[in-house]
Amino acid sequence: MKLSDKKRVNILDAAEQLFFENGVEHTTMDQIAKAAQASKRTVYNHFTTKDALFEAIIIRMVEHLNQDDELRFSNEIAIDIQLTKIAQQEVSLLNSVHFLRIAKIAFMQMLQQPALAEDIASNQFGCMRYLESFLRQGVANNKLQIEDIEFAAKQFVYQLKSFVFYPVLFGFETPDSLPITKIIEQTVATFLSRYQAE
Amino acid sequence: MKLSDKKRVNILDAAEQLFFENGVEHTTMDQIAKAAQASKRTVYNHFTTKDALFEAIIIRMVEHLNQDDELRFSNEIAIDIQLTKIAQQEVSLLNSVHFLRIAKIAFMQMLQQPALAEDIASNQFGCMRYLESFLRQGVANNKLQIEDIEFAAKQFVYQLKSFVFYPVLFGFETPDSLPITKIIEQTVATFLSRYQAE
DNA sequence: CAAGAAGTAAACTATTAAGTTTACTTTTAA
DNA sequence: TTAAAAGTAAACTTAATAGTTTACTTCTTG
Repeated sequence: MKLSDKKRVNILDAAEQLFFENGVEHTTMDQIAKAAQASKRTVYNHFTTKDALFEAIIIRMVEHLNQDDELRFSNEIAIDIQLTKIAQQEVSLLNSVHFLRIAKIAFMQMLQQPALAEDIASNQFGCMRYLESFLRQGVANNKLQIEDIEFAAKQFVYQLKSFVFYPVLFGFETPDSLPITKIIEQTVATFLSRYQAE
Repeated sequence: MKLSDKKRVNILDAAEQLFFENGVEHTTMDQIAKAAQASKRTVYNHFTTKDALFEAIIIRMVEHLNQDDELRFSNEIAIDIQLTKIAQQEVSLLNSVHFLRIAKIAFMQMLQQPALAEDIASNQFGCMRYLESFLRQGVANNKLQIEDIEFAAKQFVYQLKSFVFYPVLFGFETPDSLPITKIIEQTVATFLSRYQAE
């Protein structure tokens, strides 16, 4: 790997860490240069402005988000098992260091500049990419009884987010402190008591 | 009302508006003075630092939050009616301009300085003040069947927040664009299908 | 109504941080 | 192996903005 590429990675790593810890506004380009073991001029050779650096970080983070495989509905496996599996994957995404970092950095900027919001919100992450079609198949196969599939999908994901994501994002909880198993169990149970076909 | 008091109010109003629109960091004391029709010196006579002004705004906002009356469990009224009433009050709090403003301003700071978080999080707002004891009475009166009351209360409130609060806070939705009635209906229905006593 | 409390505009200071320049050294690739 | 691409440290410019000072005016209250 060329020195130039190494420096680039160092700069991105250092900036990601510092932006996450202190916020974009409270991180100086001098700090980034120092933490990256690069000169300030090198930082500016790679990224013409602080904004460009911020953008590059968000892009890299989104790329690095390991999107778990889409789970396909199966008529052979009990619906609660399948929903539990989806919930587990979702929670592991929501609680990953990577996702929390993107979220914190992005939300900070978003709250100040709503223009950024749409950009980030339009991306579909995690199980929301496929949950609606999963549920549709559950209904088609008489395992579920749902009138408004879009709404039901939101209920499911929002319930997980409310318990495992926002409290950590805002610093009220740490990922370790959460009763993950119980949260998943109860989310699935609540969802099914409402939507399981008789 | 004395001129001095008027100026104080003007300054708080102007700062609240500007902090909300642009964030605390992107609001200058000169802007605040101008918007408040006061001299900068007057601003500093009332509030010794920008931080002190910020704090005063948060305190005033919290005071102004009209906390609806605590709803007491009644064995005479159907449980779904009672939960709907609670949900309605909660949604009107979560969607009030006042609450959204506090939330946006406070969360912005919170995401940057987790120390602030505890302070704000420790306050119990809305129906969370009494929902657990409400549910406990529902259980005692055989209207509800709940094992973990604390958890169930969170499920109820989180579901409302997920639909009516976070999307507005982050700018994905406006309060008017939400199908409030449906959200309340469905939240209550889901909660009861899980927890209503047979 | 007079003293002092509080208001005003505007210039000033000090600090912070983004981005540039300079003079020089190290990597890299034809 | 050598030219150019990229690195370096450190001093510099520029702009923004928190907070102060000054010289003066207007409220307010005993």
